[in-house]
Amino acid sequence: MNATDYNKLAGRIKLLSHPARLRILDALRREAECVCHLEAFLGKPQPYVSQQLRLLHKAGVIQAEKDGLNVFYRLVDNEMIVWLDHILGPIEGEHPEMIIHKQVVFCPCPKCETGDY
Amino acid sequence: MNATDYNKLAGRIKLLSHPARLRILDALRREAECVCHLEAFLGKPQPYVSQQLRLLHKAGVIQAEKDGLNVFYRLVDNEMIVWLDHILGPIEGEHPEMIIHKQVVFCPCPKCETGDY
DNA sequence: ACAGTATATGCAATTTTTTGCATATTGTCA
DNA sequence: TGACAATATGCAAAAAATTGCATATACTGT
Repeated sequence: MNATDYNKLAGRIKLLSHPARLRILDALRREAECVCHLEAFLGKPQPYVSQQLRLLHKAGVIQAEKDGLNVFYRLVDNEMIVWLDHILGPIEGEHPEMIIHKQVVFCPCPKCETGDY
Repeated sequence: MNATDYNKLAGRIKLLSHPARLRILDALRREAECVCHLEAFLGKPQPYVSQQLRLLHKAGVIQAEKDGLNVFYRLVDNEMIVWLDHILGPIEGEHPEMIIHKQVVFCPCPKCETGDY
């Protein structure tokens, strides 16, 4: 590993080093989520959430899929998925924050409409 | 995991998200190093190196051991060691930068004097 | 005690991140 | 088409991290 490699690695690690982004990634490694859900359980304004998503998207870590008015983001970076497994522990069952969310939020995104939440 | 947990975790990850600190930790996970060696292969001024070390020390990730004029730093955070294993890959053989360093630096720290380097 | 060496500390300047918010864009439905 | 809803974008203010450097401290050998 030369100096450039360390720079690149550190840059990727920086994506994880922010509470909001870490929470987003923790949610996304379970399944794709739309902005409205992330907004709901982060408790942050929508432009704020979209900006963190933009960061992750520009780095190629997540991918956007449009479905009508909603945009679903999916975690597509395998290395990052492995890192998250080791840092946050493996995924077990449903995301706790999503369970809370289930009781509180009911938006007209496809997931909510089909009764997934 | 609640919001506070994510904050703490992100804070710890932030320690890794800087090229100089990442390089320092990569070196320290092999064996304890004194500041003069870290300074040599980072190619950064000594106060700069000491400051990054202070950050890591305050977070409890590394420990200082004095030996005469020198201070040897040791990586003592097990979780961090595991993270580094997954992010940087497992340790194999000698640190490449230390081999270069072997040819270039010969300081009067105990390691150099005993011919370890 | 003095000179020299390794490391630490403190602080200001700079740069980067984070945050907040107004507004733009895009798609839906009536 | 017009009103509305979900998301994106741009930009400035605030906060935090990084960097550089002068100087302090601690230890050694003479």
